Amino acid sequence: MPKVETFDRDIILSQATTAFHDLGYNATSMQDLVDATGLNRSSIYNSFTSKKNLFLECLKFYENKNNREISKKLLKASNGFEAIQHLFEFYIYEMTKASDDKGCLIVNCKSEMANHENTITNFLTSNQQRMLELLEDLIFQGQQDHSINKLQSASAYALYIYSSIQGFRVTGILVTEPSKLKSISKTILQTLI
Amino acid sequence: MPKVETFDRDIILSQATTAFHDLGYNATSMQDLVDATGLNRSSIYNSFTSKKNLFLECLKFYENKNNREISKKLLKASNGFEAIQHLFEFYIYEMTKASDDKGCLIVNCKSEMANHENTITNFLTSNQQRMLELLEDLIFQGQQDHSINKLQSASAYALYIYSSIQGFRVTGILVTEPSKLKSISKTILQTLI
DNA sequence: TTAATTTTGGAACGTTCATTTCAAATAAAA
DNA sequence: TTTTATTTGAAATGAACGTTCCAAAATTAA
Repeated sequence: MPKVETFDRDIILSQATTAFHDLGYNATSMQDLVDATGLNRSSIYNSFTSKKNLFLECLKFYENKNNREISKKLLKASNGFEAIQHLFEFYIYEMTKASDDKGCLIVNCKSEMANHENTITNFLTSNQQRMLELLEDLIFQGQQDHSINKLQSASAYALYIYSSIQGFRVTGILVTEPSKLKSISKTILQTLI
Repeated sequence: MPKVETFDRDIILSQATTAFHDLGYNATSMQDLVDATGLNRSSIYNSFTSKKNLFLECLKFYENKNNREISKKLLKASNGFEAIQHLFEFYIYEMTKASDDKGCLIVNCKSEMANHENTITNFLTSNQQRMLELLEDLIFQGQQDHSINKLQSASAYALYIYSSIQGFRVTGILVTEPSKLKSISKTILQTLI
């Protein structure tokens, strides 16, 4: 019977994700990924088919990891507005924990290669869809519990928050002072109350 | 005496900028730039030193072109708030004039290569500085003429609008419906009145 | 222990990369 | 027309790219 895969797939994905996150897709070479994972070239190709496919799996890995952490944060919210607030606190935490922020892997990927590769564009589109649905749910909930105003529809606010988050993550690449990040977050959220 | 440069530098820069804008820095090859400009390889190196330096000149070219068009738009504003509003109208026009938006060259560049190359990071930092100063001026003016509220300082609002614009440009890569873009813009601006 | 199946290591694949080289063509001032 | 400086064309540079190949090592069920 077969020799079984010896490495921990999640650890490898985590290491590859770090490499892609540091340099972006195009600037990350296969040699960088070999170095980052400690795996042999052929093992990478055996297990992940190609650089492009490995990147796609890293995107999914990154999304899942973020989703899990966000879910934990959201449990602490006592109303819709607080949920959105916790979301921004999560991003601020992510952005300030390293001295030089690399931005969001998914936002960076959209900037670098949306509409170039179909598989990547498909991922980005469905990621956007999932994000918008989550936000709309939270905002709708907030409008029900009166923590968020009803000046605009939940879907309109969801799109606004989604766009704001992307800008927030890009801004954080060169603006690192926590006070400034908190100020931006506060202003974004002001609209909802 | 010397043979003089025969090509129009601005046309060449415009063509190279389009190439870089379409594919991003790393995915654009020197061959792509030769094809886009119609110039010979050695002429490009003679006149622009290196791919990196050509890209830097393209960034400046792109910034200047945008600044000129924005200035024209701003002249039509009768108060501070309208100026910011015209700014967003300019971006919506930019985003919807092509069927598939490539985003903002400068925002994309920040995502792809901030904190990788010093010369690029320096450009991005001073571009951010210039943008923030412009926005702060417009908002301060709006607060003087009572078209913008004083709930927060002009510099805090400038940072918020700056971050919002970046998000707006990233969002426009996959969200193309003008109605949605107008809705986002409207919500962003709502904060100021 | 043997047989079956997979992962490994490391070299090699052909391509493409940014950049350089240099002789030939060019054009304006002398 | 000659001189001088520059651009141009086309080929060549060596390094790096993503990917493939295959024999050797590894592992587990039989």
